[in-house]
Amino acid sequence: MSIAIENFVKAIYKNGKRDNNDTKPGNIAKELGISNAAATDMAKKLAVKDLLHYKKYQELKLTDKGTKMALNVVRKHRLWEALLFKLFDLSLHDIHREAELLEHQTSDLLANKISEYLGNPKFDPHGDPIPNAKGEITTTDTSISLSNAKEGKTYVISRLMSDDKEFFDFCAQHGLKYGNTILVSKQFSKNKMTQTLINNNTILLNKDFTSIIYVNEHH
Amino acid sequence: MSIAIENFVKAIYKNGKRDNNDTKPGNIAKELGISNAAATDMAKKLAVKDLLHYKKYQELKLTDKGTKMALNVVRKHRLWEALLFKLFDLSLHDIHREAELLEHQTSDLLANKISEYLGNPKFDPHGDPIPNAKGEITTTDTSISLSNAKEGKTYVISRLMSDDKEFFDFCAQHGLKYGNTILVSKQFSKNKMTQTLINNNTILLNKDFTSIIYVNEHH
DNA sequence: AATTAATTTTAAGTAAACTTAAATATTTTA
DNA sequence: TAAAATATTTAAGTTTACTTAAAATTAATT
Repeated sequence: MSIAIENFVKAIYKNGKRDNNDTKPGNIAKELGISNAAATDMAKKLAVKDLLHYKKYQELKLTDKGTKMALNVVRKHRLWEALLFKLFDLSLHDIHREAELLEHQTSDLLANKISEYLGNPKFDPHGDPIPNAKGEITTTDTSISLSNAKEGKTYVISRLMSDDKEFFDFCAQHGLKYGNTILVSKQFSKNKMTQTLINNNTILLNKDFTSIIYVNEHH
Repeated sequence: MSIAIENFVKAIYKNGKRDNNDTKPGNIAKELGISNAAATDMAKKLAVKDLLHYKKYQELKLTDKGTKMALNVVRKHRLWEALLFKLFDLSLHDIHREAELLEHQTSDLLANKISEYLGNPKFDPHGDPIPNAKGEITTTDTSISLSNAKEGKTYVISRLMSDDKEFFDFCAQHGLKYGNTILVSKQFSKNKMTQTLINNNTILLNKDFTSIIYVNEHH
């Protein structure tokens, strides 16, 4: 299967996992940087290949086969991130960018070798779970999105769920790093803004960011 | 530049380095598993991009720009081979196959990180030189092709210059491994057959094989 | 609920990287 | 060196993964 197909299936999988859960062609198109028309075209094509269910104007839903493919790509992506993170001094953003390419050129054999070398890790440096060779995911992730965090509570950042350079630059700048502790000082439920305290600095995060930053309660 | 272009330029580079030195479209096409027509097409296209010189019915000659690109791809290929060889328990053939894909999805930054991690090696597990970031190659390779070896002399295998699975399987089976010692017991100059002694086993190699097995004199 | 706005789909078209078949040129060899 | 064999080129066509523009449908808003 082609890189375009792998990326398409992966985008649906990831979008389906998010808050909004919008897997209509337009959303996938935006994610992949292609036109809506191209996304519709591809959706029809993949329906024929039994990778997804397609009904006009409806959400795209992966079949079992499509989900399996998405999980396989995600597995390779996260294994590469874990390996590159371990071996080289590169930023999480750089590592993500490399993994984004390598994931499509990696045999199952090599993926297994990488996993074995790393001691079969269950989470990548972003805190995201790494599916195993069968596509199974460890779901003991108790984290919640920062947009659902409670005022006055302290949390530990467990995932920075994004591929966007700007986002990672922003994170690096403000101490929003995997494992760091933050205090949610104020939560504006209406427009989903969140005011947090990190290293004694108060920062305001809008919904775009709070919905992709995941945290665990700090005990 | 696309994968197809990178592979095309690499094939010319490699063919130009070999005995025959035949870089006409047909030969490149054979190497890449595409039709002659496709190779001619591509050659014309790359001439426009100033990657090679094209004249009808003549050999294809890389420009400086083309050579640079080829060396960059070769560098990435060999760095991947060296890294995978070091980290994982995989056959040279498997490693070659993975590197063949990864080489096109590797940023210069990552290539440099791999090189640094490995201690900036000058040769890969095949014994082939690894160009540095500037495209310079260490040419202190004193090895000769087995077809030019002398009767009665002992040699150390320094390169197995191939991408072919069958060849590597044959090598593995007969102890033709990087670093192993062999005795050339008889050399048939006419048809270029070579009779060698490896681990007390006599084997006969034809020209196809002796021209791609490189050796250094054993002292 | 009706109109406007936004999205999705259809239709038509493009570029890259191929293919096969036929025409043309070059090599080989008898 | 002329004929036969081989290789290269041209021409026409295919597939994949897009594009833009217009038509159809759904969603939002007042």
